[in-house]
Amino acid sequence: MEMDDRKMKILQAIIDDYILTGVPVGSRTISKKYDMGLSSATIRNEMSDLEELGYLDQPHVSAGRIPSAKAYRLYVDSLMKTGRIRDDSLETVSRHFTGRVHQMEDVIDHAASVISALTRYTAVVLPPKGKQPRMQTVQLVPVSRDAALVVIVTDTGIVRDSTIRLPGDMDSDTLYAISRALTEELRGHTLAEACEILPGMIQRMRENEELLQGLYGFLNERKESPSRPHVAIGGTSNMLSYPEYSDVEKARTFLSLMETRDKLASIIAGDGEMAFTVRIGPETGVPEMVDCSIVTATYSTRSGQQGTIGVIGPTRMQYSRVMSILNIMGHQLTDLFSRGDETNE
Amino acid sequence: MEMDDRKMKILQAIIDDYILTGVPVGSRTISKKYDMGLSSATIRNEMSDLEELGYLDQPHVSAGRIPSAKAYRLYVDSLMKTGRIRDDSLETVSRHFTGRVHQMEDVIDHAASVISALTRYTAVVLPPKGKQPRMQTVQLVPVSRDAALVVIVTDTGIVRDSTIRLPGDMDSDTLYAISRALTEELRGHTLAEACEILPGMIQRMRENEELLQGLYGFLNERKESPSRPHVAIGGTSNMLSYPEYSDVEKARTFLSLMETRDKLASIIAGDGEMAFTVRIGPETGVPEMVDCSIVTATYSTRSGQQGTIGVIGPTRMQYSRVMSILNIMGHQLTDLFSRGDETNE
DNA sequence: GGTTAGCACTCGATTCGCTTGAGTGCTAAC
DNA sequence: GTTAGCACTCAAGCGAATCGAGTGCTAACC
Repeated sequence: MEMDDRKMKILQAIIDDYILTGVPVGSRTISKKYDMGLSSATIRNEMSDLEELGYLDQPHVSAGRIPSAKAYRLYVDSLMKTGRIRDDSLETVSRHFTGRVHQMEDVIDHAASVISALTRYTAVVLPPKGKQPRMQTVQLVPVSRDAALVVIVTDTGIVRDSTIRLPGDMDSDTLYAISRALTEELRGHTLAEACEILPGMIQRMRENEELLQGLYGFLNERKESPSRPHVAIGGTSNMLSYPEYSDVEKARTFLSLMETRDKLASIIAGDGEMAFTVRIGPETGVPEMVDCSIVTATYSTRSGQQGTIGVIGPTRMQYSRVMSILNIMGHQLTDLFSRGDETNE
Repeated sequence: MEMDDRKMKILQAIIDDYILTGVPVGSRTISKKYDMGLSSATIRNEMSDLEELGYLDQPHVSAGRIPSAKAYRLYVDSLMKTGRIRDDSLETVSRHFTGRVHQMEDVIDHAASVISALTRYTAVVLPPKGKQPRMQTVQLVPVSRDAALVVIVTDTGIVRDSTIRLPGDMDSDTLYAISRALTEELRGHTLAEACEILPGMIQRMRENEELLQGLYGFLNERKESPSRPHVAIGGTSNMLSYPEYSDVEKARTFLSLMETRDKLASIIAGDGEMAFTVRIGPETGVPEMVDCSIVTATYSTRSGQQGTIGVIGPTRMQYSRVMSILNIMGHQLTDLFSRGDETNE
């Protein structure tokens, strides 16, 4: 036995209905609400076939059927109608992002809350992540008598600044001179490379050994990951509106997962290159999320870094809606980040 | 009728028990578990009195009594035994903060998660907030051909940096010269004052008008609040472990509240000066939190800024435990921030 | 007078059985 | 191949019965 056109149509109707209502759908519902010109009995036979094929599950014998992960997969792959999103939603998105220039963190926080508000699911936004950034400018800014701020500008943005200790009294001109020398020497290199170059400089500039040592330590500490990325999350509470999470225990494990941002980031980030990803239930690879689906899209900045936006919702998700929202938002962010220069973090 | 010593002891036992179990406590429980040398009948009489005095509520006639907000107030004010916290918890706290230097945001994120892990409630940490910071150094760091990073160091830390557009090609020496002039002129002034001084400078330095205009816009935008403070939250999912929140709808409103960080910050921040605050139920002034309590403590940095750490939990909270944890954590943070120079953010 | 044993009473929670109704699977007729 | 019809299943909803924790009151006791 295999899929034919009619089975397809019936399956689609079942999925549509289930996504809408969240309750198992029966044969009568399909034959009445979606006029197929078939009686419930016929639908019943087809549903029985669809179950055998693995597209439908039956919670118990006298309930309707619910779509399986396999069904959703088929749905997003081929039979989903990619609905045009209503204009007002779209307007909301762009209205929120035109206007004044933003900080990176504000932008992604905001993006997360807009996405979650529009989709009514949980949204996650990861900041742009580049390859090894290359240094462009190094500057030491005096903060107090004995401390200076290290500001490193790279081609992908600034490395999170932090203070280092200054050996003795050093006026701002001296610091500037050292900054120039450092910039000269380190420009175009990655942080890791800088860590190899610095010892040589320390040899040559004995008089500033202490300062440079401090800088070396600073670089060494963050050469691996320029800074722990700021993960923006929005609408975690939305999940509680869905009957799937009326079980408190389930809700709790979900929320705990949302709290461990590192783990969350790695789940969302996925394998990377795909512009659009839909992972359904078990496909997420996360045991806690067997009845969740994750949809992600990417955006990029002028300097070619890629960021990820994602939505987490129940497997019974309004995939087409979510995908079009993510699509719009992805473009919006890409626009925003290529327009201005807000690649700093 | 008024409170006597015995009533006090009974009330304390009731509160202790209720905090522990979360179920209404009956007279028999008290007379058996807490050996008062009194029969349940006597306790019953006393409980009846306590109810009349407004310290106890009775959910329904055949259930035990639960402490009222008034009772908790009395409890934290006078009859709570400030338990020594177990050593391992304390160790956990300090272990997490010794070691390498941290970024401000990392520290407060971390503090929130440690507090929530120790208390099993929801923790909120607000970054240090000073009065009007005074500028110390202004420096423009070239980022690209047509953009520069503005770094403003104030007596309380750095103002969140951001880029402004550069008019034409400007080399780093020119930028440095301008930076020096700006520093000269603006040192010691608040951001708001700077906004009044700048127009004059623009008059005098016509050749850099465009750049200075950009800077002016930059300052103007953040003179009110140097930057939207980063609020760290931990353990929101902990709340779901308490029967108080087994009602999904309740949980949802609580979580939504936790998501609006601005509102949350203003709730936690409170009136400010008190080193220790305990607000019980209605005292929080937030309708959504009538059955929550908020305990806050403060910490301070070397430059005298004050930050707030807080715990939100059910009114039936382990107040003494929470207070001692906040106390320790407050000291820990104060130590950390006065030891190093991590007043930048 | 304070304390306590005893008892009737209340009322939420639990259990049990019954009914209802949505939905299925099968069969026989079209 | 489609459909009407029917027996069957089973979760959910409902109400009565039961249970038990806990109270308030009274009368006896120290």
